[in-house]
Amino acid sequence: METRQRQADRSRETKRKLMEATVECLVERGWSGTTTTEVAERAGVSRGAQLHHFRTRGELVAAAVEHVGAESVEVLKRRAEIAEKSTHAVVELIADFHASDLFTAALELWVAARTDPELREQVLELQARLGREVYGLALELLDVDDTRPGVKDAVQATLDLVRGLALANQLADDAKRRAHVVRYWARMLEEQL
Amino acid sequence: METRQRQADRSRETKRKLMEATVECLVERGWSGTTTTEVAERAGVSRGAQLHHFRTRGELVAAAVEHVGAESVEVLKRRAEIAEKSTHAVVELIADFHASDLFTAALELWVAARTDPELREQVLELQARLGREVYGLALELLDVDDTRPGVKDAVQATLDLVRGLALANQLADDAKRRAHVVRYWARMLEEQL
DNA sequence: AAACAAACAGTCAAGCCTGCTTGTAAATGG
DNA sequence: CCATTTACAAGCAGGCTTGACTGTTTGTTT
Repeated sequence: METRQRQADRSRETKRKLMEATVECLVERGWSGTTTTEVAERAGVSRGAQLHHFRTRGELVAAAVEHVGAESVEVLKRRAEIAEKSTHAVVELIADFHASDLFTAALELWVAARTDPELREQVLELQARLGREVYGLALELLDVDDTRPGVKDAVQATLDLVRGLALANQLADDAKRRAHVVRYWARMLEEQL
Repeated sequence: METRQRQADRSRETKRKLMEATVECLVERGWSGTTTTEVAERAGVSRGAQLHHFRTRGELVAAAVEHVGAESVEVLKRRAEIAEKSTHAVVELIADFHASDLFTAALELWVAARTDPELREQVLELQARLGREVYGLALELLDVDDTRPGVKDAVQATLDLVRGLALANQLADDAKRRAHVVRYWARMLEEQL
């Protein structure tokens, strides 16, 4: 019984290492720098082992996409639990989340998916799922009801805004300006809700 | 005199074709799909001619970056001239501009530049220049003065928002939702300014 | 313990991308 | 009118990436 588990665990662990290496690679080297060889090396796994678990590059990336999604939601929820519940704190939380490495990896996938049919399907699905989840979480954190007129627009605009801020933060460190805009937006939002 | 011009013209035309093919390729195939071979073929130019004008891939892309920048500003200004001057119309104009192919090409460069040191320098410079230009144009179009408190934040937030909207529009057609958010924000902005 | 399956290591061939080199025609300048 | 320069064509070499293939170890089942 135990031995049976041991192999399954080892297998899962290798897969996890490969997926995390993929994400790490996406962040550090970008989409085109994320080669199977590079990922295998980073994961400390042989090409053979990699190919055993993920037959093609596409499969590996698909798994990594899922991994990013699952991790994203989990991280955000965890942070939300310990966060202050003021409008400003919540907007800041969501904005900071979008400035993390996880968003960077997601952005790489997002952009790559635009011109990669196979990836596109997966990322579209992930986007929809993740989008809903984040939207719901935002509603919950802001403690508002989106059946009230205007609330839906306000929350959606907020999410679009933080995505735009995150984009501007990719090339240069934009934390200061971001904090400023977030403060402005939070005041704005508070009046609305 | 005429003959002297002929060669220079031909040269410039070939360069232009190569740069436009690069942008077109960025939009259709993305950064990693934008290979020198592909660009040369699209431009209807031999590899030799391409290499004659742009010794390296980096040089070609650098030129394309400039091309994107110049074209972006020009296009936006041209559209602005014939546009209505209401807050909603202006926000819509800027949002639509960010949903164009030009933005898609810029986004490809932007994301690629994050992990490409050489490209990074160029795109950072372009970003700063283009950012200022668009900001100035937004001020002008909205007919506001950014020395007045709050105006700067409002305009910056607007630009961040449209960038976020543009991002969401990359994978799936988001025009309907975008229009909705734009309308919402335009109302909001009008009160602010 | 023996047969079978899964995990893993290492190497190989095919394909693609980039930049270089050789070759040709046209244009410019003296 | 000729020498030189410029614009362009075409093919080639080296390097990298991907997926496949072969062999070995570890685990599972009976």
